[in-house]
Amino acid sequence: MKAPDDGRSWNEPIPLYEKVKLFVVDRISGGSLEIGAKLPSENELAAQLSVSRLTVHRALRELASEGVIRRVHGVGSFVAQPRDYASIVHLHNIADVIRSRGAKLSTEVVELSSVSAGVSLGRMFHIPAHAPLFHSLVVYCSDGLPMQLEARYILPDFAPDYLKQDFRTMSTTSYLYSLAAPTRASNIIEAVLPNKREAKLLQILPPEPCLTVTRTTWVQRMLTGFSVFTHPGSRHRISSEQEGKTIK
Amino acid sequence: MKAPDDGRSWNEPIPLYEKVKLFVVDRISGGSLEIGAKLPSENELAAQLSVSRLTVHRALRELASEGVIRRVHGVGSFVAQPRDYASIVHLHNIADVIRSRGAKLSTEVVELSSVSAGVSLGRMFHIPAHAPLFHSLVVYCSDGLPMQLEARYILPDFAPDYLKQDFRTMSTTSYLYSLAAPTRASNIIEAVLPNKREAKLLQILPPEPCLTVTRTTWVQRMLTGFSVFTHPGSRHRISSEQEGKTIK
DNA sequence: CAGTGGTCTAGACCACCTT
DNA sequence: AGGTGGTCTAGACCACTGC
Repeated sequence: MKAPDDGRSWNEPIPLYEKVKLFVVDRISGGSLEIGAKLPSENELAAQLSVSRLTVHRALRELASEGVIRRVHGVGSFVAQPRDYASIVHLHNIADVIRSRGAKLSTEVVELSSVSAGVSLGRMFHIPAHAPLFHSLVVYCSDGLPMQLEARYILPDFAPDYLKQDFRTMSTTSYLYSLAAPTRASNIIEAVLPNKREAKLLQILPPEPCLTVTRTTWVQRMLTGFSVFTHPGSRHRISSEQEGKTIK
Repeated sequence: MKAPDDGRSWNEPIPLYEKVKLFVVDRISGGSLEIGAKLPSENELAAQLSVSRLTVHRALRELASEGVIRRVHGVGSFVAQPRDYASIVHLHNIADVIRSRGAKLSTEVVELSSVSAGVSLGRMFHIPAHAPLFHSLVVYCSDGLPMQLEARYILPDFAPDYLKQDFRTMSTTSYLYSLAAPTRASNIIEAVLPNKREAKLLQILPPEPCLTVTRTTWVQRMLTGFSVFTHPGSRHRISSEQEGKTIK
């Protein structure tokens, strides 16, 4: 099959079912498949892309579990309504979320520097406490309103040129993904009260709670990044969808 | 293959890959597979259960994405460390989470009654505003400390005997699942400040933020339940794990 | 009924280790 | 080298829908 180029910069082969997913997602974001439109059947897609039906099935099953499409047994697959809220699987890529809603994205890089790891981060990254870590602090605004305060700690070995980037033009997320997509990620979601500095950067009044996502990412066995995303509770929610017989 | 009985009370056939998952999960929770222990290989499991390798593969792939096991290419599959926090896929079943940590579960049924749907809930459930809905308000405590305030609105047609149950002995979740497992669920996670009543029921001081999960469940096309789970921010977190090449 | 998605098999090739 | 998981195919049967 002819696969759309997904822009990934490394050289790993992309599995066929991933290409099928990209094929469908491209047609949705490209507009040739409207919201609610019926997708070609599994058999049609398989024939069209010269791929086995099981491969198409896996691709569509995963898209359904991600909430991109909706499948009805005996009927067909349909393009789902886009999410009102950040999906759990995209919760770290706020820039895309803001843009996809048609809002104006603005970015303020508050800090971008090298810091000492310290004891706890050092232990986490398996480096000495005095070893350097790259640190960034960025605020993302939607139509001028702060939506996310993003604090990142990045392993210098993984992104040696991190401090030289201009994160106003390319988000930290996009840059890090252009180096290598994580192979594992862990997220912890909490409700917290912001401290004064956070409240100021997010332009909220102190009694307002915040939703934080603490995200740790690995590439293979290497812990590459540790990030904390802080969102104003009044402006940001996280959604997750489950479908299928497997719901627990 | 011989499948463990999963206690479901309805008559739907359980897919083979689900039985394989149950087979593995049973052996983990039963103790015959310790944390970190190596699972039989896909081929061994397939032979042992008289099932094709692909079926085993799908079962193990889903268990890995749920964080139950950890797979290493070229090496094998291993029982994962249990979660410190409620997993996103289990976030509505707090009773199981509390018990699985070895804490003492206590339950207080604050309300259990029939109420008028009202305009917004009526529209959501596709019933008239004056039609009845069953409502419950339950507090779940871990070692005496409130961990979740659970407000539920249930479609009477789906659970006609809901008001007759004793939810101190069987959790609302378990009871509803015994009627039918949902085929679709939607969750929205937010950080909010509790009102006075919520703060009192959860035994927290008002400036403490709460994590709420608003969950809507469907069985086939029928919206069967709308629930709001409120957790003290200081006592409860939600985690999610992602693994594989698909991480976005 | 025809078409759809849901599941399952047997067999195959490959890339990746040494929890 | 051998075993592991990751992927893919061709073909099959089934249950569900009439969007």
